Amino acid sequence: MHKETHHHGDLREALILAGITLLEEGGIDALTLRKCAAKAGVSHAAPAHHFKGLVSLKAAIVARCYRIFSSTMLAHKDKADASPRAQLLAVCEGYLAFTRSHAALFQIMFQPKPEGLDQVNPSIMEELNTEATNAFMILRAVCAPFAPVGGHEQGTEVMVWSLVHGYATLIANQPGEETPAGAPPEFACILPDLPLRK
Amino acid sequence: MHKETHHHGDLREALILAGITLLEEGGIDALTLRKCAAKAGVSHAAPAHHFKGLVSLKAAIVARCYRIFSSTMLAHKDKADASPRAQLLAVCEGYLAFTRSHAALFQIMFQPKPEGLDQVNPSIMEELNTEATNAFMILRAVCAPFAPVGGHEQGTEVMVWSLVHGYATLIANQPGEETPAGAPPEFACILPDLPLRK
DNA sequence: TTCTCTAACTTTACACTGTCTAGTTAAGGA
DNA sequence: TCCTTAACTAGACAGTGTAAAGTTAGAGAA
Repeated sequence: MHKETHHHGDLREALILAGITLLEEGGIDALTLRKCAAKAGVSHAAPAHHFKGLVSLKAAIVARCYRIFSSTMLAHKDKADASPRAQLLAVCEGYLAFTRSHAALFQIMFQPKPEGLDQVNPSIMEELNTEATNAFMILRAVCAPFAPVGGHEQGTEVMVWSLVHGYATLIANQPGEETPAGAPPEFACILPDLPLRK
Repeated sequence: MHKETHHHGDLREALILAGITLLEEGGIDALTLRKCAAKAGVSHAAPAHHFKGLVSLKAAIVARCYRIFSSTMLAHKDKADASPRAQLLAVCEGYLAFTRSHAALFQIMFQPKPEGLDQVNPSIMEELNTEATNAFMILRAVCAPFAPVGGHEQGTEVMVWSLVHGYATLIANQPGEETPAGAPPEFACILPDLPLRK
C-alpha cells in the first residue's frame, strides 16, 4: 500500500535493503549506487528517480540503520533489571552489541557527514533526523534518573554518549591496536558511578 | 640529506604535505592520489614509486597527522599546572583543540581502516604504529597518577580515551545535531573525579 | 669518454565510480 | 483513442585508482 507503482514494485525499498545487504556483506566500501541498482535488478540510473544522488540514498540507508540500532538498544533494555543503573548499562550494552554485529552499519552511521548532505530530499532528511533523535531519546531516558553530571542539565547524556561511543569506536575501528597491551576492560568497568537525582 | 634523489628532490615528502594541504583546504573528500601528484607537480602515476597505493599514501599522511596531534597535546600539557587533574585535563583539551582546528585530519586519522591496509609498505606501517603509540602514551602518562578505574589496570586510560574521543566525535562529525537542545557542556564538566593512587 | 644499468618518472590504457541527458515504456485520465 | 507523465533504460562524460610499457636522468665501470 506504499507505492506499488508500475514497473518494479517498490524500488525505493529494494534499494535501501540492497544497500544494507551490501554493507553487511562487503563492508563500507562495497556500498555503491550501481551495485545497489544491480542488486535490485534495475539499471544504474534508475535510483535517480527515488534519490537525488548517492548521498540521498546513503541518508535513507542510515535512517534505516538507526531503526535497527534503536531496536537493539530497546531489546537489551527490556531484558534488564528495572534499577536505573541496570537499565543504563543495558542500553549501553545494546549500543555495543549493535556495533559488534553490524560494524559496517555503525561506520556509515557515524561517518563524517559527506559533502552534498544539504541537497538531500527533505523528506529523507526529516526521516533521518527523526530516527536519530529517536535513538538518542532511548539513551536520554535511561540517563534521566541520574543527577546531572557537572551540574549541566545534559551532562549525564553527553557524558554517557561520549563514553559509550568512544568505547564503541575503540572496538570497531581500531581492533585492539590503540591500546598496545591486551584487551580493554569491560564497559561496565569504566562507566562511573552516577548518583541518583535527589 | 634524506633522499635528494634526482628528478624531483623529495617527492615522498612533497606528496605527504600536498595531501595534508588538500585535507585542510577541501575536507576529507578532497584527498586524491591524482590531486596530490598534481600539487607536487608530477604525473599521476609517479606516487606509485614511493607508496604502494592510495592507502599507503594515506597511512603515511595519517602518521604525519599523529605528529601534529601529539605536539598539540604536549603544548597544552606544558602550559598547565602540575597537578595531576590539571595535566590530564590539559591533554584532553589539546585533544579537542586538535579536533576543532584540524577536523579533516581528525577524520582521516580515526576513520575505519580501509580495505588494503595489510599491503601497505611495512616501513610506513611501522612509522604509523610508532606515532600512534606515541600519541597514546601522552594520554597514558597523565592517566598514570590516578587509581585504575574499575580495578582494571588500563581502566583509566580506556575510560578517558573513550570519553574524550566520543566527545570529540560529537563536536566534529555531528555539529550540534545529536543533542537536540542547545550546546553540549564543557568537557571539564563531564570528566569524572578520579581518585589518585594511594 | 662511452656503455650500461637502474631508479624516477611519463604516457597510455582500463575498469570502475557518480551523474547528466536523451530516449523508451507503461499506466492512468480526458 | 490520445495525451501526459512517472519510471525506467541506454549512452556518454569526467573523475577515480591502478597496472603496464616506454622514457629519461644519474651513477658506476670500462
